[in-house]
Amino acid sequence: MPHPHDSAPGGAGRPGDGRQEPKRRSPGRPRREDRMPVRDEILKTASVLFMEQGYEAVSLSGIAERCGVTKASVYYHFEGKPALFTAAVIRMLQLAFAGTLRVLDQQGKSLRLRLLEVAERRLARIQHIEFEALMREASHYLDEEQRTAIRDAEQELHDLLAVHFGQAIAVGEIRQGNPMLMAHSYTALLMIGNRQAAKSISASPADLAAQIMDMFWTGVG
Amino acid sequence: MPHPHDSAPGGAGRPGDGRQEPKRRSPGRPRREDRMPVRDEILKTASVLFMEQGYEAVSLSGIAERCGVTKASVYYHFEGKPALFTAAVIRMLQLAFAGTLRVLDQQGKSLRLRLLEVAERRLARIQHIEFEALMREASHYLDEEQRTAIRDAEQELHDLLAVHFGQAIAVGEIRQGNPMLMAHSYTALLMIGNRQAAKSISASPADLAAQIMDMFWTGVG
Amino acid sequence: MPHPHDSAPGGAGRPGDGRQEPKRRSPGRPRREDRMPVRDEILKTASVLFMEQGYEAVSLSGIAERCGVTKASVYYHFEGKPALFTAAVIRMLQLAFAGTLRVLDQQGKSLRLRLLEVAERRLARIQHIEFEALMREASHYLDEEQRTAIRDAEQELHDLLAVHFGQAIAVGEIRQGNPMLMAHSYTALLMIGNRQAAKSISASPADLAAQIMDMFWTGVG
Amino acid sequence: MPHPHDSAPGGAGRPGDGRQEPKRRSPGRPRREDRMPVRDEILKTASVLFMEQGYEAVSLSGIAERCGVTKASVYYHFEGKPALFTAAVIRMLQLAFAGTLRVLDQQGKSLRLRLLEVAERRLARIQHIEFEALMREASHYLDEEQRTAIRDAEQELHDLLAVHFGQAIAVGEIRQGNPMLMAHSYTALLMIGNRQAAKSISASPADLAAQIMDMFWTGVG
DNA sequence: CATGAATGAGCATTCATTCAT
DNA sequence: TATGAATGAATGCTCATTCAT
Repeated sequence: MPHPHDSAPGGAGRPGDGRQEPKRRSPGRPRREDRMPVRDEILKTASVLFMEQGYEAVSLSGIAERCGVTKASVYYHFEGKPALFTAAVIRMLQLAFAGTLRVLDQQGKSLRLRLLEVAERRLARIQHIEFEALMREASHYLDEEQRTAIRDAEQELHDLLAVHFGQAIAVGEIRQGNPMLMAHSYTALLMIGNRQAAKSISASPADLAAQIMDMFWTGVG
Repeated sequence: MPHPHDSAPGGAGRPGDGRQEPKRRSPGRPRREDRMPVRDEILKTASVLFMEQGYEAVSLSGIAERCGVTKASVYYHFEGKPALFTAAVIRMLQLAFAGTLRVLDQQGKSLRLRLLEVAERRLARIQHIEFEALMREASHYLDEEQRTAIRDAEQELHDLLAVHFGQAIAVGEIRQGNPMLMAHSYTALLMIGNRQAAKSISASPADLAAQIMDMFWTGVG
Repeated sequence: MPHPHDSAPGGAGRPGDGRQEPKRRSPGRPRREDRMPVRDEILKTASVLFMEQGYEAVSLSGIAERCGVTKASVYYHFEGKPALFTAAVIRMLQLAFAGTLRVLDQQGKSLRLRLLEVAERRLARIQHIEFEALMREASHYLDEEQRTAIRDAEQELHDLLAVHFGQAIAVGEIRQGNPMLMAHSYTALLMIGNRQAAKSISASPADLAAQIMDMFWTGVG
Repeated sequence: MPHPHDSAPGGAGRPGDGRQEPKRRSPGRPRREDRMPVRDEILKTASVLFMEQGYEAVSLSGIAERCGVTKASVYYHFEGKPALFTAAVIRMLQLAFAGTLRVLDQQGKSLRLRLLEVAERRLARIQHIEFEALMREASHYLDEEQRTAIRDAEQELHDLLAVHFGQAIAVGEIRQGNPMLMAHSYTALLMIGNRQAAKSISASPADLAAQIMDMFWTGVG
């Protein structure tokens, strides 16, 4: 039985590979409708649900139903719930990585402006569950390999930010300090956008992004 | 109705406990060993577990087992899982409120020093799951009353912080700005302490607290 | 411990003992409120609930709550659910017996008129669950003694009817036939009053009683 | 939704069955022994149990056990207890309808003889619980759709009888009267067969049927 | 590739019952 | 008398997982 389980996402953090909602249709015959390869649809649906509701609250039948396939199909494509979760979260992180990279790599823009743009994009889509909370809940069910695969993918995101903070320090654009702490401070502050109270603080996500960036840049002192 | 279901954790903060080794009991009321009020022990255990693992991942049998009682006993004291969750989370928030209040109300200390002390205390005990994530997961199961009860308890904590930020602004101790945003920024930054990566940033929680306060006070600019 | 459990209602069918909603208050001091002796209140409440909902569907806590006492109190007065059920059903049957007796014993009225009056009274109060269905559900939980106690009490009701049918046959008021079958036919026809469809057959209970008596008296032929 | 939940018992009346001795199975689809469609077996078993014991007294594990499957299998085939109950009762009513129809539609036989045959058939198999009692108990758990589905199926049975009574009135075979009341009177009288006391009234079911038909036809007057 | 049918383990909840006070 | 606090057993239901087809 040729089971295509990528039982562990192997070289996880290969970033910058382009998003996947292609709807690319073969010129010849679109027979199989245009449904994007089932595996990808499952992955995408799973990403959304896991981010929205956490690990336990999402059932495989729920995912299957939303994709119009059966639970057994999900099992054909993924080894089990932990494996699917792992793949889904990593997919999400890679997408976020790619998006962040694109913005941060823009030339001729100050770091502050670029960070503001990243903030605006993230706050625009409700990002739901805090990553650390998600991992704490799920980690019971994941094996070591899966845990590190996810951790690595997430680390890369913070590494990316840290690199840019490091460069900004080098050219004197920001003050001296630990670039990794800056990266975590930045993403921690963005979490405010998930809070219900955020709505009472500022009207639009864009406005909130501006205020948060202000806090991040100048502090309270 | 002579049932003690009341989801208000009454006089919380009972210190000096010591876990009991589980020992099967026969039905009927046991001969009142040393064991302190069971209800409180359940509440305390539930608080810890819910904070560590989220809503769904915690089972009532798990809680009961840890307390050395049966599931049915838990149901005697609490109306159900949602009610227990509500009581447990509120207990936690009230404890946090009381502790924070005690520190912030100290006279003759600068706001910055007092905030640092709060930060040190919070980072000392792993505080586990981010509040917003917890609520998002649980809110499906809670009724409106329960949701608002929790939200209110949490709001009080931020209100407390905001009041002190407001006062500090009034006396020129910190810059102008939205006190509530400051409060949320402060607690958001403290969440870094929950992250695994925090360990690679700084050796001790106290050190981390200092670094975070630095970020909070002066920003990166 | 002087436990007053009449674990089996002994001489069950002692009929004609007068109903019990006395509200009799001692002239001296009404201290204990006027609540009729708790045991009786439990019994009365249980009767109603068992008749309305059957055996399993009624919980002892439900009964206790309605009486404003605790479950444990119910256990003080009755040995357990089966015993309470037995007592409650027998009480009901005795009441029905007494009422039926009073009507049937009227002098100078034709049997038909007296039966009509019985029918009207029974159809007036929704009589709820069919007796045989109730017994079938409950009999799993009752011991032999309880079962026969109930059966006997019910038998007495049919005996009473049969006696009157026998007398009517003797004096030529009705045709020859098996009086006991007549009794069962009569009560079986009254069951139509419990059916939802009864409402579409006739407007008032009194009208239905008349139509049923007509069927009973003349048949369809 | 590829799940076969549909609470309509499709082509009922599958004859020739033979109970299977329970034998634990390993997960996955078993190798299609002789065993006839499981869904039907569940339905049949459920019908019997519900009729015998009522709604609450029957547990899904009980049903599963008798069918040699697990509770989870029952849930695969039926949405839940209410749905299974609905399907089972409707199945029963449809069977009864078909049987009754077959007898009543015979040509060249007097109504009385045909009704007698129906009575004999029904009294032959213990029919257990009175329908109205069953519904009263269960209706708490059923939704509106389920309730009306059952009510409709039952109504059809009485409609069938009423039609024949109507025709008999038209040709002067029986006296004038409300055909629907006649139908209900007829089925109410048949309920005597369920009573324990029935045994003391007549030796055989056939004899009882005859006596009841006599009552129904000529009344007591 | 895909699925229909099944399982076993676990969970929230309810209930009758018990007993020290 | 009455009750507060506890238990054990059962129930309805869900879910991840398996496997023959």
